[in-house]
Formats: sequence, structure tokens, C-alpha cells
Amino acid sequence: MGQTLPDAKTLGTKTEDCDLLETLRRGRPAAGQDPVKRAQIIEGARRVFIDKGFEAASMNDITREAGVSKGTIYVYFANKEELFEALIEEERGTIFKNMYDVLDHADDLRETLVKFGKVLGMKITSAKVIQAQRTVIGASDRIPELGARFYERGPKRGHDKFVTFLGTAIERGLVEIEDVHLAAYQFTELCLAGLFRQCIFSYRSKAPSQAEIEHVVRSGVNVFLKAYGTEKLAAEERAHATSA
Amino acid sequence: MGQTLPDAKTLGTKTEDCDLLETLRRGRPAAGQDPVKRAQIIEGARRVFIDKGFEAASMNDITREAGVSKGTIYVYFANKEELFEALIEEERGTIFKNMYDVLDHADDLRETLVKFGKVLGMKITSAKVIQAQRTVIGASDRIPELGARFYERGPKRGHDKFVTFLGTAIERGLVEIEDVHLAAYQFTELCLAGLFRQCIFSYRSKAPSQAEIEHVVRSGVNVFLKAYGTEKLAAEERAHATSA
Amino acid sequence: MGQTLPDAKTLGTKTEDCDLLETLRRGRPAAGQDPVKRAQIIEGARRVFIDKGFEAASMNDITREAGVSKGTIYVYFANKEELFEALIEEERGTIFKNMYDVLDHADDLRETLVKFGKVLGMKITSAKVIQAQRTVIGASDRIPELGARFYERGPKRGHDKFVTFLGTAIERGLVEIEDVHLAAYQFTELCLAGLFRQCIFSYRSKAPSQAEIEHVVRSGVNVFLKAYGTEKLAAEERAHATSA
Amino acid sequence: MGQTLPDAKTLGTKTEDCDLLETLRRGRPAAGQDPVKRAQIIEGARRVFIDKGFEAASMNDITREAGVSKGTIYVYFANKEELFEALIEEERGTIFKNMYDVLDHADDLRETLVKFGKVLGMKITSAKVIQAQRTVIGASDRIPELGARFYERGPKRGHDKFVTFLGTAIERGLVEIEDVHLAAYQFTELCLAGLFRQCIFSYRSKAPSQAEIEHVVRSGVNVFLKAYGTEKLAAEERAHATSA
DNA sequence: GATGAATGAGGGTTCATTCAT
DNA sequence: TATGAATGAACCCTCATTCAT
Repeated sequence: MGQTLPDAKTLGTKTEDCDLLETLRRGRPAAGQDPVKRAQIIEGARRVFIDKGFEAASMNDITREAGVSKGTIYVYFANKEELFEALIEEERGTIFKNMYDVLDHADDLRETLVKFGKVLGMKITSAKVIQAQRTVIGASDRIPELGARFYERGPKRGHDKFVTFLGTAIERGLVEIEDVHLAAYQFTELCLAGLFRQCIFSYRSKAPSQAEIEHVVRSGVNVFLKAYGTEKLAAEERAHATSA
Repeated sequence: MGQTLPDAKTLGTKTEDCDLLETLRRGRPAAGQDPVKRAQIIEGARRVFIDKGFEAASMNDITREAGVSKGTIYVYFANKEELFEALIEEERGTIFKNMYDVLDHADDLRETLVKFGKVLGMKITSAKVIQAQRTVIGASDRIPELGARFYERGPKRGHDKFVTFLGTAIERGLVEIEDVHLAAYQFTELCLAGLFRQCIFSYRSKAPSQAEIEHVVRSGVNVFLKAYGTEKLAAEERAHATSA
Repeated sequence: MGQTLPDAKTLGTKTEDCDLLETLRRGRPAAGQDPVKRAQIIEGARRVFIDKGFEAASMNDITREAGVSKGTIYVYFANKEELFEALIEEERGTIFKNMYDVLDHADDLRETLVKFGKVLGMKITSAKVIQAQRTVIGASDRIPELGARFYERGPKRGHDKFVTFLGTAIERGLVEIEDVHLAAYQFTELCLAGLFRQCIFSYRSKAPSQAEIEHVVRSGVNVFLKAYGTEKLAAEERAHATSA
Repeated sequence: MGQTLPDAKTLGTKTEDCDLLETLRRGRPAAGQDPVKRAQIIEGARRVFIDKGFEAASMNDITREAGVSKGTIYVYFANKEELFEALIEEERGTIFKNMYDVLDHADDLRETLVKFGKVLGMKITSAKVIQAQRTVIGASDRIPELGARFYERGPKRGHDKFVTFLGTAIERGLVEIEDVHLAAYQFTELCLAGLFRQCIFSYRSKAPSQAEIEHVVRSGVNVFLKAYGTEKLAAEERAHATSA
């Protein structure tokens, strides 16, 4: 693309001025290489893209929001689309960060599932995340890899972690599952039952309340464990209930 | 121009159908009243909007695709948004038409659920419908009522029909459900477990196979009935299995 | 121009229907020849053009206002511009009609001048007429003949009549004028002093009141007669004042 | 493109003028701040607007005539209307600049009035100014404030100056006037008697000759002074005539 | 002869991208 | 390197004019 690479000649002639800047910035990064500036741009892009969607967002808005010049953006990102993709990549990281921590400290299965389901439900249906997903989905027709990559590195990874978690539960004899992947999907869907679709289609204009999510999740965990829980799990739960 | 006008010769050979068409097109239709032209425009709009999304679609594209002039479109639809909404309304009608018929002829509960789940799964994950949903979702940021209306008149109505169906199953003593609405959502999600999200994010580039859907649906029905099925249902199924 | 001439063949085949129409309209006028329809179109055009100006007026508006079809208008007038010109021609006739009658029944010179000045002032500064003049002036750059013809057949003719009137006053020895044409112009301007310009530039948003016009006219007549009135006139006026 | 940028070579040879230009263009001007470019746009707009009127002028025409891109115009002016208003403001300034200077160096009343009348007549009936006035008048239907502002800051200010001038003449006992404002209007009209209307309606295709204007003005001054001049003025003029 | 649905060039305006400074 | 003024293609929409009915 039309990126302007560092002009060697120009740099060469300004050695005396360069030193000062070099000193200040401990080595000036090559064009499009400064991670601080990059982050700054992405941050501006986030505010604008998430707020307005891909098409309605203007590069001028992003310029203003990011506090950098138009030209600079085009040094770091070849065009609007690439900037958007970079943002989505970042966004994905933020959304799914720490989402699965609760699975690491598992003891009581039912309560772990509930905790996990609640985190999942809160995250996925939060206004911010719904909007991001809408933006990605809306762009997925024109840039299918974008949605694919988002899914793969986001929901897919979480899914895999949850599959692993279910594996240990199976090993512990608490659940009996033939198709673990399918069961993992089923659990996820049960935790979002009715909510995700309503949010994404903006049938709901606000995110569901914590109470509502808890209600859905508890019911979902019930269904899941009635379907997949073993007698051993039931026994343990009876024991636990008695001792309490 | 590329207009597809009723072929006079063909019409002449089908005298029995002619009456209907004559009624529709008796003389020249009033401005914005010709259903043939309207359909033609909607069809062009479908191709462009579904392919590119609301914002990226241009009225010029639609003009070209529909084979009518710009001005004509604006006689039939006040502006781009109204054309889009009309299209979405049509799409919704097409998508959800007949989708719930299987619930009317219910006898064996499990098989009815499987049949329904399969229809649901096939429809919702079909390439065409996924694309339409993406378009609606993508536009939902700028036109929230659009997504809301789509959901309300589409998935919502289906959901209500299914709730009614579950009601009769409860009356027949085959299932025992506290929160019928939630259970209905759960069933729907179970039938699409893993599939819908993968399709909508274009992680899958093609619709799932019939076999895959059947697998998911059968498992979903199992989970659902293990959670909500009564002893009476189990007895009936045992009896049925023996007699077979 | 694309005018559709009467189609002989078609007419020939409908002789039986034609008779009825023929009877009703006592001979159907040739295309573009029916003066009633022409007047109807002009009337519609007047309402729209005067209200919105040339450019902002749409042929659809005129169609609606006139109660005739688009095609018909184009049979009577080759295009928007010609229709506009025809309208202006008509308008001119209406505006200046009867404006000079007061000059025919002259006895007392001063009072005749006042009467005439008042009629002139009222007409020329009336909202309707100001708007018409604005429209003509605005179009005069693009269609200079339009303004020229308007002036020639309107103000110019009035001017000539007034020149004749002044001629008789001269003959009667009441005024003494070297350049009668110039004096006529001067009188006209005096009667509109300050008013016309303010109206035409919409510095005044409403037409001046009758009182204001009378004030201006009386002062104007004073100036005019001080400049051009003879001793004889003064004597007559003194006599008249005494007898009253 | 056809942009007329300051010619670097030429600038280099004129070191004494350079300072001014440097001040104007020191470094690259901010968006919409370059007075050279602004002037360039206004100049293009002048040609197109004055030639075609507000409505008929297209931004494309102006773009072409000004030699700048469409986008640039919209950096300097928010929309067509603002550009037009800016142009009219400029025109007004140019037209009325220095028009009333002659009133400041008044000695002989009659000759001052004649001089002033001539300047007035020449200006107001010049082809350029007539066209500008036509443009303003034509637009006054749709943008009444435009015409109002033009009148207020142009003719109105001149009128006020002339009223002041008449005031001193009254103080000097040379004229006796009841309604000074009205008298001022009368004088202006007398100086343009017959000319303004004929020009503005393009009944005259060319501006009146200097001789014609002088004739009209001298007659107008005569009428004015016969109506308002005092015995003192007459005496002074007799004295002056004798001494000459 | 009359109709008005259809046409499509052209309207004003926006904005992703470039490139001189 | 960074800047942001300038570009011009493309946007949605209007409307004078045509021509099949």
C-alpha cells in the first residue's frame, strides 16, 4: 500500500537533531513500529468503531479520538479495514481475558459450573461485548476471515478450556459424557438460553440483570447435570447437603 | 434494460393463470403499486443487501441488480432504509414460514421434538438465512427497531408456538417444567448447540450437514428429556420400544 | 420536441365513442389548442412558480396544482422554461391591468397624481407582485428576453400612458416639462421612494401600509409639482382652496 | 488541476512583497484558513453564481471554475448557501466601497449632489453590479435574510450617510426638509430615474452611458433642489454664477 | 389526445486516502 | 517521520422529460 517508509536520505542529513529525539525516546522506533502510538491509535479506533460500527465510523473521528494525524494511522495500518481487524483482535483478547479462570480452581462441580456460567453470561451479553459482536458479525460477510479469526481465538479457545475441564470431571466420575465437545457447546448455550439472541438482535435494549442471568444459569446447570451427572455426583451432593 | 417483464407469449398459453395476473396488472398499475416491479426491486435489494450489508450496499448496486431505474425504486420505497426494512420483513416471512408446522401433528413426543429440532437447525443455519441474520444484526446498531421487529415477528413467534406445544406436553403428563419459557429457549439452544455461533461468525464457511444437525438435535432432545421428562414418558417409551 | 400528435389510426377506430366527446366539447380542440386546459395549466403554474420561484418549482407540483397530467403540460408547453415564460406573460397582464384607469378621468391634477401614485405604489409593492418581479429578475440573467418583454409590456406601457397624461397637463399649462419621459420616470420613482428597493431585497418582509404609501406619494407629488408645476397651477390651487 | 498557486519563482524575485505573502502563507495554512485558496473559491463562485443565479449554479460548476476540488470547497464553506452568502458579502463590500467619499468633501451643494448622483448611478447600473443585485434578488425568495442583510449593509448604510449629509445642508440653511429620510430616498431614486428598473429587468442589455447618467442626475438634482432648496441657496448660487 | 410510471443525469455532500510540507 | 489540507469517487436522492398504454 502507499505506506511511506523512513527516508534514509532525510534522516542522514539531520543527525544533529536526531540525537536529541533519539535520547528522548531511547531510539526512535521505525515507521509504524512504535507500540505506544499503535496502542493509542487502536484505543481511538475502539471508541469510534464500537460506538458507530465499521461503515459509520470515519477515519477523521478516529484521528481525533486517537490524537494522531491521519498520515500516522496510515503508516501503522494500510487502510480502514486493517485497522478494524487489528482492533477486533485486541477486543477479542480483552473480552475473553480471565473469563475461564474460574475453571482452574474447581472443587464443587455444580458451583463451579454456576460460577462459570454466570461469568460467561455476564460477559457475552454485556452491552459493550454485544456491540463488538454485532460489528464483527456485520462485517463477517465482507471479511469472513475476520469473524472466523475472532471466533477461533475467542469462543473457540474458551470452548477448548471448558472441554478440558469437563474431561477432569469425567475422570473424577462426576459426569458421564459421550461427546464432550457437543456437551460443552450445550452447556454454553444453556447458560445463554434466550438471552444472546435477544441481545444481538437488539430485541432487548439493555443487558440482562445479574438476577436474570443467575436464574438462567442455575436452570441450565440443572438441566446439564440431570442429563450428564452420575450417581456418584448425586451421592456427593446429598452428602454435602446433609453436612451443611 | 434487464427488466424481467411478464412474458406475453407465456401468459397467452396459460389462460387459467391469466386471470390472477390480469387482476394484479389490469391496465397499468398505479405508481408504486405494481407488485411485479416491487418484487423485482426487493429481489435486487436482497442480492445486494444480503451480500454487502446495509451500509456497504449502494442504491446504484441495487438499481443495477434489480434492473430498474433509480427513480423507480424511490417511487416504491421512500429511501434506502425503508427498502431495507421491507426486504427484511419479506425475508423474515420466508424464513419462518411453515417452520412450526411439525408441532401441529404431534404424537410421539421425542420424535416430534427431533423433527422440530431438525427443521429448526436446518433453517437457522442455512447459508441464506445466516446471511440474512448477519445483515439484520449488522444493521441493528444503527436501526435497533429493525432487529427488534425481526426477532419479535420471527424467532419470538416461533418461541411462543413452541411454548404452547410444551404446554400440551405438560398437560399430557409427559414432561414436568417449572419455567416453560426458559425451557423452550433451552430446547432451541440445544438444537443449535455450537452450530449457530460458528455459522454466524463464519467460522464455518458452509452450513452444517444434515447428519451433523441430526446428531446435535438427537443429543439435545436427550438432554432436554432427561431433564424434564416424567416417569410416564419413560414408561410410554419403554412400551413403545418393546412393541416395535 | 417529443410532442405526441393526434394518432389518426386510433381516432379512426373509435368513431362511436368520439361522437359523445365531440358533442360534449363541441369539437375537440387539436393537441395543445384547448384554451381552457391551457388556462388551467397556467393557473397551476402560477401558484407554484410564484410561491417557490423557477428552480424550486417542480413540474410535479404544477401537475398536481393544475389537475392535469404531466404529458398534457408537455403538449401545451415545450418545457418548464416555456411554461414559465407563458405564465410571466399572463402575470404581467394581470398586474398592470386597470392600473392606469385613474389617468383617464383627470380633473384636479394634484389629486389625480396622488390617486395614480397610490395605485402604483400599492400594486408594485404588494407581496404577490414583488414575488413575481423577484422571480422575473432572478431569471433575467438566464433568460434576458423574459425580463425585457416583461418590462416592455408592463412598466413601459404604463410609462407611455403616463407620458401621454403629462402631455395633456402640459397642454393645459399646468406643468412645464422639458424632458417628459424623464419626468415620468421621476414621478414613478418618487412614488416608490425607498419602498421598492426595500421590498425587492426583502429588507421589508411585508408590503408597506396604505398610510405609508400615501405619505410617500403625497410627498412625491409635492416634489414633482414644485419642480414642474406652473404659476397657473398654483393659482388654480389657491382658488380651489379658497372656494372649499 | 487548474489551481493558480503562488508562483515560487515570481515570489523569489520580489523580495519586498514577499514579507506580506509570507505572513499570509507562513508554513501551510490551517484547514479552511488559506486566504489565497479562499479567494480562489470565492472567485470561482462569483463567476458561476453571478452568471446562473443561486439555484441554477452547481457546486460542480464552481469546483471547475475555481480550480479546486469539491472537498476543499466544503472545508472552507459549510455548504452551498454559506458559500453564496460569503460571496454576496464580498460583493457588497466591493460595490459600496468608496461610494460615499464624495459626500465628505462637500462645498458647493449642487455640484456635490451631482457628483454623488453620478457615482451612485454609475455604480448601481454597472453590468457587474446589476448582475450581482439580480442574483441577490432572485435568491431572496428562498433566503430572505440574505437580501435583507445585503440591503442593510449596502444601500441602507449609504442612505444613512446621505441622511447625515442632508442634515448638514439643513444646518447650513441650504435646504429645508421635513422628512429627511424620505428626501434621501427621493434623491436616490431621482438619480436612477428609469435606469435601475430597465437594467434590472434587462430591458437594457448594457449599462447606460456616462452622458445619459449625467443627464438624469442633473435633472434629478434640479427637481430635488427646486423642491427642497431655500432662498439662501438660490442667493448663493446667483452670487456664485455672477462671480464666475 | 391524455396519462403518469419510468428514466437517469445530475444535484449537494461526505470521507478514505494521498502527499507536499 | 508526522502532519493534515487536498483530492475526487461515490454516496443518497430529485425531477425534467419521455413514451407505452
